[in-house]
Amino acid sequence: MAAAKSSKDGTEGTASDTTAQSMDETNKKIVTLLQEDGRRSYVSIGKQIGLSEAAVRLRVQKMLDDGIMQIVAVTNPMDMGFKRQAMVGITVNGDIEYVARELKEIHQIDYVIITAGRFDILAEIFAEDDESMLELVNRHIRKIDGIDRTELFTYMRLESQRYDWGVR
Amino acid sequence: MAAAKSSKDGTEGTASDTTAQSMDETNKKIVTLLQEDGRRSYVSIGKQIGLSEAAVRLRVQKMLDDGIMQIVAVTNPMDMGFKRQAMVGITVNGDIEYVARELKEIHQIDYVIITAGRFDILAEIFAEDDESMLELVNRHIRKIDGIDRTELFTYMRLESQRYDWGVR
DNA sequence: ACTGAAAACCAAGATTT
DNA sequence: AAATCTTGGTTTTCAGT
Repeated sequence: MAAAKSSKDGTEGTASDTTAQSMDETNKKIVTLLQEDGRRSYVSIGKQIGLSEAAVRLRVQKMLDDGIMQIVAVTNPMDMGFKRQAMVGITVNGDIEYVARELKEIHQIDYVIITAGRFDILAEIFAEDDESMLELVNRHIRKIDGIDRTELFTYMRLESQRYDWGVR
Repeated sequence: MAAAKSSKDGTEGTASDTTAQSMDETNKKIVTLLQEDGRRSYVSIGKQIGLSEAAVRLRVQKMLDDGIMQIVAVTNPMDMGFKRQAMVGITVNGDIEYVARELKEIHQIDYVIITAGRFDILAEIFAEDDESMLELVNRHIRKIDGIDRTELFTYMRLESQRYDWGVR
């Protein structure tokens, strides 16, 4: 999941945080265009939305600095040699935030969310093969203090992944 | 989830697909650098890995064309005005692939995976507010033919989202 | 808005496999 | 022979004033 996050390495505010003020209509348009092509030139963006190159550049720079937007390369983990992926549903009997922080430190976890519902936490994990996935779950994740139960949802097929929500 | 996918709009192969041949060590290095900064210049990448600017540019272009990599802007949905996000666990009594295809068409769903485990499908959804999320789940998702049950995991906090797996 | 500097682009030609 | 890389020259974009 997680097509969607901004801050480089975690610790997002709660759902009730104030939404970023700087997200006016112009910035949304810019983001939209960069969602299609992250390397699109400032000139061409400016032309499209009727703004000077410099104005676009400053806005983009500010959004990057503020951590509101990132421009990154994304690939299919499969293509990068990670043959297994899964979602782990976790129930906690101790401190949820502590567990979440610990999970965040594990390299093979790219996505951690605290949820309401049957699970306290959902985490997306990936591994080279079954063996390494088992080790990850059994030796690392389940060793974290305060974890009650884990439930694994192995990915069989990633059917769709979209970065352009709000666009289409 | 889903920090990770390549093809622009879905339909990925199964987990057993052959992994992309063109992903040699050089390309991996390039991807790694672009995962940190998607607008990094070809010159600087080339310098880093000992290749000419043109060579890097051609490789990047090829990876983009082949759909192995995308360079995109990513933002926190919260900043874009979507105050609610959730994972939906879905069990199907009919054709799983059909349901997955239908889900893929819904704009407010950015991520659909077919899984093994208690749920047949996991989908990440987002909405402006509670009302629109309720409508999405109740009027759209649950109306799809073949869906048995749905279970909602509302996001309380996105703890971490990483795009640089394989790096650190 | 202007300008020098940097980056991207393109077309051959060279090199590798 | 096909694919990949380099080089040199040109155009476009960038970044700072």
